[in-house]
Amino acid sequence: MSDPSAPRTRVRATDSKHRLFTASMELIGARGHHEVSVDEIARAAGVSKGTVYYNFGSKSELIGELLNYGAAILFERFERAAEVPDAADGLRLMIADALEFIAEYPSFAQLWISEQWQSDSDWANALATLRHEVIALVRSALARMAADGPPAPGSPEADLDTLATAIFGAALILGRDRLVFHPERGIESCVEAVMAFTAPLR
Amino acid sequence: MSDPSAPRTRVRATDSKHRLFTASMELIGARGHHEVSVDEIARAAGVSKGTVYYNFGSKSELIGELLNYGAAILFERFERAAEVPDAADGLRLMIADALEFIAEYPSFAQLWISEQWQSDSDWANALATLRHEVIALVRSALARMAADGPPAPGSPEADLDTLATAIFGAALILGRDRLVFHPERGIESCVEAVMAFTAPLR
DNA sequence: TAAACCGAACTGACCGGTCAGTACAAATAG
DNA sequence: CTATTTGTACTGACCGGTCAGTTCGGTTTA
Repeated sequence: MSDPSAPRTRVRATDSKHRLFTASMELIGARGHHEVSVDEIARAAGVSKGTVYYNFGSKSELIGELLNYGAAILFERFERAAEVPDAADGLRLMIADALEFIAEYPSFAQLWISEQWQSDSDWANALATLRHEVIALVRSALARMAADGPPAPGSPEADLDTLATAIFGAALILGRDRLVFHPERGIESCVEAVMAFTAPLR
Repeated sequence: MSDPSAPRTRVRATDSKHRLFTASMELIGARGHHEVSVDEIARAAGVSKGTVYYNFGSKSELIGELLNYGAAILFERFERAAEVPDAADGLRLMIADALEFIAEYPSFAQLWISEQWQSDSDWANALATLRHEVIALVRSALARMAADGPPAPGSPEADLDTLATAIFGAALILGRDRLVFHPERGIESCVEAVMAFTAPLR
């Protein structure tokens, strides 16, 4: 990390944190956090191990901040979708956003999938909140669609919460699955498949 | 599993293997395989550590066989569903079977979820096959439904493979999610929610 | 009798976390 | 203007613990 020809330009205050984020994303996304050591992350980030513990208190905290970082980005994107007047269009946009996000930050999705339902994960609380907020967003879109849609669906409709969870699960899995097993699959067809869930409401 | 060229010996001594399966299921389902040591599994099964290595070559192999064991049970149940004449009813039964199976073997589901999309997992091949077969089953049910259903769905229908994957993901996640976050949620309402995906085909 | 199992000690590698020390820029004092 | 101090970012050797897997003499069971 010593630059011999060091120009007088700013020594780049601290991008160590960002470099560590990027490196962690890459490694953890591909192999899972258990299979990646702190030494390895540090090496990949071009930083010493001590720097990891200087910037983050622990490996767990590093991953926790990675999670916050990703969640913030995701919700920022969802905000646009929430403003769309038509509920169905809004939901469609939200799903597309989610799929794009997953493609862009695969390790976030992987971490989410593997830790979300592990009851005593280090990040159980953070993930439970994340899950809750995403599902609430989907459910409110569904509620709006139901209000706009058929007057009273005679069929004993699955309750909206369950339906919202199903959509959440389908999008999450489909988003990750296409990256691993069907790279040729377009986001469009995935969005359509997930939207099929809303058919009873239209 | 057991050596085929050893028929003369009674295969069923004290079924340590079965006890180890059960114990592993329990522990790994709750905490993840990385967080559970072999010593712990042996202790929980009331068996010595040596027995683990006598019956299985390694921890990884133990889990691999656990996966086979679970997959065999799952497919055995699916077989009944495949015989139902009406495609929609068959699929509905299949989903219900899956949800029950997940409730009964939560660790199988957890392991599946966390390892399926981890590209270099020890069990990547086994899981990829499992995934493929389940999705193929769902797709064939969907194909039958599409054939029985509306003459020609004018809308640019999401292709059946993608739809089948969405259903697979929704059922897997919903099945696991209800155990962790909504124990009060009945299997029935989950089945209905997943079946909502098939609405465009009916 | 031979396969299955016990139990307990042991090995060796790996890994998270620590810590004394370095580098260096900005602030402060003389 | 020079000398000293302070604070921040970072280094990398090292430590303690954990855990998969091994070994082996003795014991049970079909």
